[in-house]
Amino acid sequence: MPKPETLNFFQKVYAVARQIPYGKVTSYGAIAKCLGAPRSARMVGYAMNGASEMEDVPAHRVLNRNGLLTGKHHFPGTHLMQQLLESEGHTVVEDKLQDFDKHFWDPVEMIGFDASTDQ
DNA sequence: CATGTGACCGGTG
DNA sequence: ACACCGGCCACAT
Repeated sequence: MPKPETLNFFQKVYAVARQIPYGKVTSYGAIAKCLGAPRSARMVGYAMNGASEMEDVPAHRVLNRNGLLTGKHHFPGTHLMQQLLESEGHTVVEDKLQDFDKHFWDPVEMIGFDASTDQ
């Protein structure tokens, strides 16, 4: 089992992802930035690896900065992730979300503080 | 303990 | 526009 601090990091990721409202999407970088680790977007994705089994965490609403469904391979089924997004009123073409920036949801705005110390 | 891998991001050429 | 590179943190072997 992971260390407590590690769980804390993961929990932070899950906590933010859980806040993603229906019909909205965000990126790994945005979440990472919100956690205070703007360069650790990879970890966010890694955390999402376990999140795919967590119904509390809508991992299908988390895409990369290009709006690509990079993590669809980790979802059960073939195009489940895409179908889920389309089901929420989005449009996905070739594993890419259309109007990504339009439906983009910034966690920082909800948290109300940018933990990014990257100056 | 060291090395490799990973659902990534941003900058530079 | 595309390709390459460095950085970041945690986990697996």
